[in-house]
Amino acid sequence: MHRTHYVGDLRAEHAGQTVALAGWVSRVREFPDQSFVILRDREGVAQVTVERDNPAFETARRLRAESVVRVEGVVRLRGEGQRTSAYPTGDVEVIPTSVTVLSAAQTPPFPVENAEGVNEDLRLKFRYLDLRRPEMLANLRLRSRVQAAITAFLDAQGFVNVETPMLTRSTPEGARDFLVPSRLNPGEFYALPQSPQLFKQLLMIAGVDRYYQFARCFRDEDLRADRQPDFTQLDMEMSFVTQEDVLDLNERLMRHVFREVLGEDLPSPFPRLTYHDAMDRYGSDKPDLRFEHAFTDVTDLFAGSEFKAFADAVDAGGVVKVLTAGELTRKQIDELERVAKLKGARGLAWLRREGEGFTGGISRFTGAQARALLERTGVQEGGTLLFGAGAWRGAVEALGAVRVALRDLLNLASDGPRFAVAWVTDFPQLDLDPDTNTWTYMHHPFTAPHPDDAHLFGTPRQGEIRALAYDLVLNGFEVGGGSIRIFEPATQTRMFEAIGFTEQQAREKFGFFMDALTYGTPPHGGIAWGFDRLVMVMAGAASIREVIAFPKNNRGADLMALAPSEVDEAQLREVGVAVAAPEATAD
RNA sequence: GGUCCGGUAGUGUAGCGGUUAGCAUAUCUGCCUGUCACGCAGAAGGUCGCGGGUUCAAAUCCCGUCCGGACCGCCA
Repeated sequence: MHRTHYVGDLRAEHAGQTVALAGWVSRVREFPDQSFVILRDREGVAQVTVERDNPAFETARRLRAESVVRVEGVVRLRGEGQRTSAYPTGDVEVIPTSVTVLSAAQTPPFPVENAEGVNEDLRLKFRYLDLRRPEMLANLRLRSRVQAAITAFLDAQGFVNVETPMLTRSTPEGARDFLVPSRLNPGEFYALPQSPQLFKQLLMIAGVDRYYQFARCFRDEDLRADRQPDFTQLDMEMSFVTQEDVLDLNERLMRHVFREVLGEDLPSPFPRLTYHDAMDRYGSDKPDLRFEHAFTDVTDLFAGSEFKAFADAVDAGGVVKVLTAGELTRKQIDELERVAKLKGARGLAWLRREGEGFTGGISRFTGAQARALLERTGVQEGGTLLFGAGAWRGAVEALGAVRVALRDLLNLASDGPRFAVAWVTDFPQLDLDPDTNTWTYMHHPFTAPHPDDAHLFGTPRQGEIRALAYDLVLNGFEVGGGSIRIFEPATQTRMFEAIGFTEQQAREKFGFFMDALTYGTPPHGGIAWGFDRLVMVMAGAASIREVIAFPKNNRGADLMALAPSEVDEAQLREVGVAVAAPEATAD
């Protein structure tokens, strides 16, 4: 046996015991009459003390950081004044009878235990060293515990874990597919699943009743701090349920997970917002509710007002919204304006409260509204009003981006609760693409419309149809999204028609699924959690990469394994693929 | 596809037109009676991402390019 104890588990109670330890050398402190070797494993660190007369003395003093060693010896209580509370094993030390180097390490490319501030590409290239850091290991273990808590809860609730294929036909979540050529069927391709959407619905048709899976999903889109090309969803689906049933079960699951893993109590029930209210008040369908800063509507104040830009916006049926902030520097306002413009706003109008009036920004034009603005916003002396004006969606989205930027600028979230969870409900069924002026689905094409609104399909008012769709929002991240599904073939057909799919196109893409609906389909619905994102928020990490063992960078490259890579010509021939544009050769 | 920020010893950083390219840490050597991020002394370590341009002179200014990060578009 290599070892009897984890290094980090040694305590005063082990004093006098003979132990065998194995781990990595953290550091060696060398003195004329003894050397202190700090040994590390996944549970922590402990000190091995080697006196000059110890046969292992010479071996110990030659140890290098990150080498793997095995130590046999006796645990000894440290003398008075030699104990430390700097680490949990600080009351004891191990006096070795033997020290064996199992694997010598080169000098690591970055300081393994203090990689704070090391370039992330270097950490990713040597990910196995990066993962030796206690913080990274803690993230992996957190993730594992979240997964275990979910599994235990869903298993107890009668959910059946079913795996679905990785090589499949693409199911439309609207993203680009990763394609896999088929050697046995030249010229044909599998797609990696963007989600197991159709499969889980088919499992309901099959009578599984309650399904879940930690599903690997693949989407070939540009990446962000909270997006990877391959990622993990907690995917689940339930039969004979209403939206309330799904929300209730997921609330209980989420509360269970936070209680079990973090000891945090989430509210019961979760706050709820409709899509419209979330957008109207916070300018986002995934508002960060750790802080308030909701918008104030001042549309009525600016109808026919002196300030032309706002008056015109109101005339055109738009809105004027105000975000009330504290005192801001000109530089901060400029930064916020940059954010607003990024989201398509023409600018960011602002006012600073001074006494019973306003200065700066657009104050020359707002004399008539000053009193009402003061009353409605309650802005403090020196505080700032930030305006969003124009067509509703564009105006609130721009101001919503400003709200988030303000959070980051002033650290607004740090005063609030550690976790703010909420449901966003009543999403629109359909969304008008302004570029092509065509309708598309907001969630996905299998989402059931609200029964009260379904009659609007095919009418000019079909944009008003509410979907039985819901998102789970945590600290401004969408950590889950789902819906009650269409289970009637006729409704499915109307939905396809509404988004411009002909019968033929629908059959071609989803024929097997539309057939399945005709063989006895239970009403059903479900949800998928963005599992990596959830763990990221729980870990307090700034990037999803911090909670994924071997992540890709924001170009989709694995810097350690060097994927993606070119492949042999022979491999391409075998799968019947020719590369159209071999790399642009240097001139 | 676009915008912004960054790239200087192994690592982290300073320098922003003339420096022997500085500092910290890691590495190596020596010293040090119990340290705990030990300390002290010394040594070695740099194609200043790459290419081009401006200039008497470029790490520094300009252009291009590569790489990394954040964001917009895109993506639930």
